[in-house]
Amino acid sequence: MRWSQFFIPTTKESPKDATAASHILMLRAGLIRQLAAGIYSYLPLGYRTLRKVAEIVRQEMNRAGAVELNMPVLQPVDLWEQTGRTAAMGDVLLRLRPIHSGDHSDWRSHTVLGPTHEEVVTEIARAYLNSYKQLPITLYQIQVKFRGEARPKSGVLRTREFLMKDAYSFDADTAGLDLSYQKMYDAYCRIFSRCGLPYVAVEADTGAIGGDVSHEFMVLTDAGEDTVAISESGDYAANTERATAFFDASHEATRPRSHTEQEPAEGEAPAEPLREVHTPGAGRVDDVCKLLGTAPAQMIKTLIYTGTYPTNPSNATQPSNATQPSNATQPSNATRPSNATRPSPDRKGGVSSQSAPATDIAPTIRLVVLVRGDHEINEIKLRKAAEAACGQMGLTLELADPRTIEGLTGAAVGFAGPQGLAARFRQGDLLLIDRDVTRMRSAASGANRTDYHVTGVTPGRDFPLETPPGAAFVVAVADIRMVVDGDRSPTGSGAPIRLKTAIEVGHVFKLGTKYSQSMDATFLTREGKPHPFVMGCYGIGVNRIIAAAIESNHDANGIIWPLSIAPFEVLIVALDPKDEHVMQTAASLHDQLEAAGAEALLDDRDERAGFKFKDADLIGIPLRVVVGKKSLADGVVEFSRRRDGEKRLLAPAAAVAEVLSQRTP
RNA sequence: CGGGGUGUAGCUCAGCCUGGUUUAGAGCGCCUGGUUCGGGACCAGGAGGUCGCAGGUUCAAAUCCUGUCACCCCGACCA
Repeated sequence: MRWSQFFIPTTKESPKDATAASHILMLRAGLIRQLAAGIYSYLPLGYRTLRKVAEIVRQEMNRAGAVELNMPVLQPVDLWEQTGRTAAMGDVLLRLRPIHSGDHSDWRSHTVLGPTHEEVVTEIARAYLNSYKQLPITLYQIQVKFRGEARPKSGVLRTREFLMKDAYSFDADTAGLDLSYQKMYDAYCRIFSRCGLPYVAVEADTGAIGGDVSHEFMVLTDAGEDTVAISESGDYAANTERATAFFDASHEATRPRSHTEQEPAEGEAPAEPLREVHTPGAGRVDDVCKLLGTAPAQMIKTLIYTGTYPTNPSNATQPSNATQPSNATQPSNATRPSNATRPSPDRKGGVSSQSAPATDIAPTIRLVVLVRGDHEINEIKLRKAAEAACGQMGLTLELADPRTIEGLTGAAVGFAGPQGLAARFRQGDLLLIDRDVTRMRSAASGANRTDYHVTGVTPGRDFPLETPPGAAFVVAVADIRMVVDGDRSPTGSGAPIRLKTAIEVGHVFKLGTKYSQSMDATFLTREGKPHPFVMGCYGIGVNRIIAAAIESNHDANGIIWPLSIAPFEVLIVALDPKDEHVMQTAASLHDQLEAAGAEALLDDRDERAGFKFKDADLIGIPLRVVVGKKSLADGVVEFSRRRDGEKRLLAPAAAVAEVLSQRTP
């Protein structure tokens, strides 16, 4: 390919608000062009790389035995109702608008742009996979996806339209799923290695997609939006959404000595007595520490949440300002009784009204949450712990408003403490205690009196660690905090955990029967009994691979493509294109390399040398041959690699041989 | 969704606060001619803008006001 006949709109400048290296370089190198927020065109150079990445993915998926198909972008919303994910996806699900608003007879009213394809693929499985003999099978596609991202950012890292490889495995049982999962996991490792990505696989939360086991494939770079916890010895790696720190459960030093929060076991406690201290205006941990002369690790942070159960999972009655479109109103198939397999045709939430018996009693509860002053609450863990504690799924948590807090604690926001609070609990309220808090003695906390704190707070004595017999509220101890840098690996190795930001390029899930059950997708077992498919799903963000590859392969001058995904493998720069000898030699090199199967780009533009070198560095083609008048007079050309820039003078024929040997190591 | 910011030439931006000497500017890029020619050259000339859109105030609006749309940033949210 000749540069002069191709289309590579490079620029010297980039928008000020592009901060991620990959974003800046993709714009400057002419790989992409933004059309709207989170919507990009792939220009010829960028598209070549996109196709190369997709091809690597395809090869490895095929190698792993997966079978490619293509599913529609346009999907009937009815399918999403069957799995309850219209509500779960919320605004992320893009819907078509009817021509006349409110016209339900218009097909557009019932059609969405697919953000993922679990429902569609399960529908296919339901139709055609009837027997255990057809299992296992993994289907995949490489296809555009649409999501109503509230805030696209960082160029191609977070967009409303993107290319994704999504695969779905169908097995007869969980043992089969384990195998299918492992195959995909291994394929992912090969894919990311081949793409030149320094990746790490971490344990992950399953989020709205559901399922139990999940791993994310992460590329460590500051441009990422995720934070992962990785132990220094490498024996533990997890997304901080899920990461947990070492906790020595054998320590029984501070088990509760009293079940009744009102009566501390006197005489038995060597801990200091409670003492109130005037701390005017100090509502934040740091301020209080200064006043009390203590450290955040010696404080108990008391946060009040309100929890709401799903009263109606259809979108009809959602409060307009209910900021949680996520899993809030997802009907929990797990807890639904025997009608689970019946698809719900109704759009008014009739099914779900049967699923939450406690709903009528307490649609809203209050949660008092305790963590150490130097720890932060992990709301994902918190929600799971809360759901476990009250036996209700689909809980929505929000930090309580000041009125609720004052009503519960009798003090202004910032002065809440656990001691004595239990007496103020209502039916259904929760006291959730981070397990690290149970190890504290004589801690400081709010006094439940404005402008006062207390010292000497001791778990078990001053507040209960278990639900007192006959109490209307529930007390639970759990791991509900974010890990912090320096925590120890939960494996017990003692290795310190470090937190790093990362780009998620792939995600694998064990779904189990979540979708097959709710969609009634079954096969017949050897015994002739219907059984729901045991499913897994596996995603790769193709565009993100490109961004991640650039993040981890660039320098001050531009991109340094890994050979495997470079838009071209070799760039021949004709320095004096008007010089016939130079141009002939360069063209001949280019033709020979192409004939040998190499992807060659010939810079035949009539530009100054410096200009062309800058462009060459910017677009980052890994191999380079420079043909110039001077060196050609000596019968040589210059071979170099973008990565190290080391020049070697070679005869043209030798340069061809060198390039060809470099591309097949 | 909450908070903040920005819309002026293909790109990056100045001008706006304090309305009128601004015929709306600069740099980059583009076109023409010339000089250059191994790390984003120089000189001369030139093309290119409904100042996001719609109202309003005013003798007069890129500039002030209102509305609206778009984009960006922080947060919330997020397979």
